[in-house]
Amino acid sequence: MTDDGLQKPIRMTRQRCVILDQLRKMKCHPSADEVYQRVREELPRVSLGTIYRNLDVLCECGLIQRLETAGTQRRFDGNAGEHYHVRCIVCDRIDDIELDVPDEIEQRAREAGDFDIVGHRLEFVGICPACRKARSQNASTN
Amino acid sequence: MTDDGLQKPIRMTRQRCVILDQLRKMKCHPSADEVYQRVREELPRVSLGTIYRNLDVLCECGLIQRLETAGTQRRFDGNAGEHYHVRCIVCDRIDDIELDVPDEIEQRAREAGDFDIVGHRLEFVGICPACRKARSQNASTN
DNA sequence: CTACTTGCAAAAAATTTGCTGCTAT
DNA sequence: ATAGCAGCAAATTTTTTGCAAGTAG
Repeated sequence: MTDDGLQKPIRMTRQRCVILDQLRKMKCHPSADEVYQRVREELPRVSLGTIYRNLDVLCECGLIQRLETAGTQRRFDGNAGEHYHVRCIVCDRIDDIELDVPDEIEQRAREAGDFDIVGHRLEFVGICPACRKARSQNASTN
Repeated sequence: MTDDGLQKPIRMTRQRCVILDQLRKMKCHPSADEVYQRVREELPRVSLGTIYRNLDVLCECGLIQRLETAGTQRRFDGNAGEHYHVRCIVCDRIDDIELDVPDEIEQRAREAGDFDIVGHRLEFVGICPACRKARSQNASTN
């Protein structure tokens, strides 16, 4: 039998604590390397390998989330709760967004395909306030 | 002014044709390397660099799409039209799914945040028929 | 013609891994 | 005590790039 849902306890090492802490503190959605830079300030001797390994572990036990990103780098999210994201198409900044989507949508997906649907991921794309401003200034100078 | 929406014409080279063709033929959502393998059957001398460059070009002019994937590899979609995806959490296969989502959802995102929302991306996660079967066989032997 | 594209090979970027000594439980 | 973890460094994997020669329009 597979052990879906049962997460085996993980050892809370200093490194894991700091990684988790930093990730939760960062409101952005950092790459492994950005996490590394932060953690290094507290633990100068951590290795990038440790960061990667632990980000994986933390994802697996559900304490953090891996983001789906189009770029070549993975990004992580310290907020493990269910929520959605908005991505700025100009600067690639990603914000959280609070929104309720009826579960009915998964029901419809069930009917539309032949998968056993267990969840969904929704991301909005748009232009963030900063880029909007830059853009309108740009337009007026044209 | 930015030239959003205006796509400059691209040269239709043999390579681009074949890449586009193969991508459209493949119903799965292949990585650059998988595209490379396919294209190689027709054009044994193409280079992987060419594949990457052209997948980028084709994305930019809107003929194909880049998928958002959590893995370490990018994936591409020969279907440039608006549609959604279902991803199998077991084997990572990605299928298209036909589903209408009311535009109202973007309106709600507009209200919930401060971005200018221009679109959204919705992905379902679930278990594909093949993996479901494998899994139930597995369960019965336990 | 000539600006854009290709193949090739080398570089860069991102992630993973083997190993030996350390540490949380 | 000991299974699991860290640090380090080297290897892999994935993507990008410089350049000289080829080609579509």
